[in-house]
Order: sequence, then C-alpha cells, then structure tokens
Amino acid sequence: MDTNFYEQVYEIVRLIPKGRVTSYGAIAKSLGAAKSSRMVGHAMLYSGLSHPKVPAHRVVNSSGLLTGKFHFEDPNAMQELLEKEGIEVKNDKVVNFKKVFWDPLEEII
DNA sequence: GCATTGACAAGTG
DNA sequence: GCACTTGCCAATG
Repeated sequence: MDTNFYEQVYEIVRLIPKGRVTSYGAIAKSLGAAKSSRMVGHAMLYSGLSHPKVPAHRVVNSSGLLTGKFHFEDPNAMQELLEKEGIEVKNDKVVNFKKVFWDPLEEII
C-alpha cells in the first residue's frame, strides 16, 4: 500500500497518547479531508487487518460517542480500555471528552 | 457500471 | 438538545 489515505489515518491514530481521544473529523481535517470524515471510519474498519493494529478505541465521533465499539472483537473491552487509560466513559460516551480530546494537528506540527 | 450502505460531520427546524 | 437532510468517498453486491 502506498501512502494511502488510510495510512495517514493509521499514523494519526497511532500517535494518540494514552488517556486521550480524538474525533474522526479532527483526523480528517488534519489530512485535509474534513469532508471525507466517513473515510476515516472506513479506515478504522481496515485497522483490524492492518499492522500494527491501531488503537481505534481512542477514536470517537464528534460527540465523543463510541459509535464503533460494536465493531471491536470485544465492545465491552473498548470501554474498559478507555476507563483504564483514565477516560471516563458513561453510556458509551466520553464524559470529559473536551478535556481528553487530543488534536492531531498538535502532533503533525 | 449502478445502487445501497456505512466506525461521520455540519447545517437546519 | 434532538431529528432530519445533505455532502463526501469507498467498499460491496
């Protein structure tokens, strides 16, 4: 695979520090494809097949909701992982999303 | 090659 | 704040 859009997404997600989360829109924007936020989601689907696997559990939608937790091998583990990293998750949603939100642009700089 | 679907986002009512 | 609609692009049948 050449430098595809997915590779870029994987790089960003892998750069997400522990105890932090980001949104699809933020990643898409960082890649200059804010309109193609959906592609980020597709990339996440392939993340399970990609190597190394990316911490997709740190990627949530613009509302901080764990939309794709059911796509994990263990959806329940996703929330556990986030809580383990210090992220408060309530009702499949990141509580202090604003505080744990991590902007990929900060790392791309 | 066309139609449908999808881990989304932003705008409108 | 929630529900509905539009845009955007790729994968699948």
